[in-house]
Amino acid sequence: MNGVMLMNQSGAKKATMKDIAKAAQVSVATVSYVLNNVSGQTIPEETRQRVLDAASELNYVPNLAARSLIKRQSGLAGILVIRRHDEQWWERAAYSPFIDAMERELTSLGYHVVLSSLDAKAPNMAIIAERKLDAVFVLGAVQDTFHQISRHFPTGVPLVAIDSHIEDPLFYRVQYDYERAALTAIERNNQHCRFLVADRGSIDAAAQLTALLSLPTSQVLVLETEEQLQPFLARQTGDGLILNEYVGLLASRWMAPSRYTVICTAGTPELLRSLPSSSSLLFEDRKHLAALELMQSLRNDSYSGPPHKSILIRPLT
Amino acid sequence: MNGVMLMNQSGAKKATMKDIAKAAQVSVATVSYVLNNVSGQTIPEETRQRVLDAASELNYVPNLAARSLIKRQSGLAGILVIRRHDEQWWERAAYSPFIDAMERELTSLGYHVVLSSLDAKAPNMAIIAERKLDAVFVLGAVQDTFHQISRHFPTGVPLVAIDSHIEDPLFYRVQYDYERAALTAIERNNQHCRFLVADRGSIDAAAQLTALLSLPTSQVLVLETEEQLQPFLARQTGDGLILNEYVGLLASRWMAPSRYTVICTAGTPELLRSLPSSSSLLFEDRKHLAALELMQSLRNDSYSGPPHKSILIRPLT
DNA sequence: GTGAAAGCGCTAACAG
DNA sequence: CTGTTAGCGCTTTCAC
Repeated sequence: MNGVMLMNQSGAKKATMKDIAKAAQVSVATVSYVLNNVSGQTIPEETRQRVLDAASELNYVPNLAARSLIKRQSGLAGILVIRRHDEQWWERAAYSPFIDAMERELTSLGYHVVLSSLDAKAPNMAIIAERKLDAVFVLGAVQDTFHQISRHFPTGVPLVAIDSHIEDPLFYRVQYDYERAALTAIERNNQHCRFLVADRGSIDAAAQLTALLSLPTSQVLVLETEEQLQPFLARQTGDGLILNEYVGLLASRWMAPSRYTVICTAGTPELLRSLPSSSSLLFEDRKHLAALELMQSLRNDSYSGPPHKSILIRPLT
Repeated sequence: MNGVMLMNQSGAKKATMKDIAKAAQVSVATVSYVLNNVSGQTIPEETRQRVLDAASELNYVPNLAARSLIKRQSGLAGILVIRRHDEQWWERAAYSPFIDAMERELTSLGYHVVLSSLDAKAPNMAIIAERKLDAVFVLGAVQDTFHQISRHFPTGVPLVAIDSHIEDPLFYRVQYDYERAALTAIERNNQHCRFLVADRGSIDAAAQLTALLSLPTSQVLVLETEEQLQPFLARQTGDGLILNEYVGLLASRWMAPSRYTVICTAGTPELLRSLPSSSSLLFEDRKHLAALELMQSLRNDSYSGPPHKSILIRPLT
């Protein structure tokens, strides 16, 4: 009793189906049938119990790598975050709530979630193929990085791009409806919009809104560093719009919150409660759900494609 | 030419080593040798090139599931986040920067990262065994949830608990040094501490500091809902300490920021720049690095265990 | 130098 | 109803 293998506190080392089969006096096939509740196979309750008992006795846990080798599904969903070298804290913070929500949703759907940061300069999408991801969500991709994808990723993998700057109709996208948001904000407050601040994550929005509101480019700031904020705000005379609540918060240092409306793109609108006189505009909280929908219709109608290639999240009114 | 398999835009369907072997006129063994640069095997440059060419021609990507089946390593690291049903936004937000940093670190080390939210009520740690995780980082575990772990998780898996409320010396931990932080804050501002607000993620800290500062429990608030904040702060007369910068921000609505010091436990101290007169205390930004260190020494000295079971992150002075 | 062959742990026909 | 068998794609002895 000392030559035996060292056991851990849970008792056994690492049981496989073979071990269970042995213990329950059946074949591995039977074990598989029982453990997976295979329909079409009719197992007598007696045997079933024997197998089940053996399994829990041995503390059996299936090896998902082996499983996914044979089924052609890994059970893994990927969240790939494209990150630039000089990512700022408010940009990082803006992704987190979505990642969080997405992970939660996927986990509750039974997927295991792989999270991976990809260098915007050289996004290595190999993980999709290596891990045989069943579904992929890409955050913050830009046209450029997407060329890589379209060249290399295996087709048939449902891929949804979120908050991504791409035109390519090949990709399915989920994004905020910035135009509607801006119009809603302006109309609601009955004020003009004389300037616009956006983080780089919403650079497309900045372009759209600049056009929509016919703003001179000097009144538009795509924030790269925190220092740019004060001088820009200082020379504004009118009211304006700020995208990203973290940026909105920073701005409060240099300008009265009553002078701008924050369009909440960072998933943390609660933040603004600390600015009493501020006004903010929220979007429907369903970016993750929309992405999921898109993914699921992509799985089902992979031949025809889902009804619409792009989902716009609407602002709350 | 129409009976052939449908190909995707990248050319091929899904090449395996066998395909490469065929194309390069060698055996799969040779392919494996070449592709993995196996030392000890001497392959003539000519063959090597042939294999390499075939591989890139066929757009080969290894199947990591198959690989991990045979090697006993998955190449996966897990970040498991214990979440309570009534998690609040400031609690959620406090985890994100760490998850982010950890993921980045692990990714750059070559791991693929699995992120999983676990219900605090019934944390299902099966994923560790199912996916054969090479390393595991658990966030926000409580003693209770940890009993589950110690009973079921396979030994030999380096597991590090971060921001977790556990006594069990069995587990390796990384945490902030709250006592030192409080003392530093108080000494630095040369002020007394008459009250304390903490989020539930720092409930241990609250206990420690209550004792350390001999605060009456009526002067200590472990924040559960946002509404508790105003009444609590309203009845404070002295200065105090607030843990979690998001909470600190919320507090500014009800109390002058100059009256409290925020101990930044949420990884986003920049937030407080929007509160001009506030004072804050940061920790060394190495929680993730410490966790990594611990994990690595756990891998190496799995027999003896690492030098210390618990790492305390010190405040910056 | 290279390849045949034996699996890793699991599933899915197909026999019995 | 249950067991045998043939792999999934890859690594790795061990012969040739």
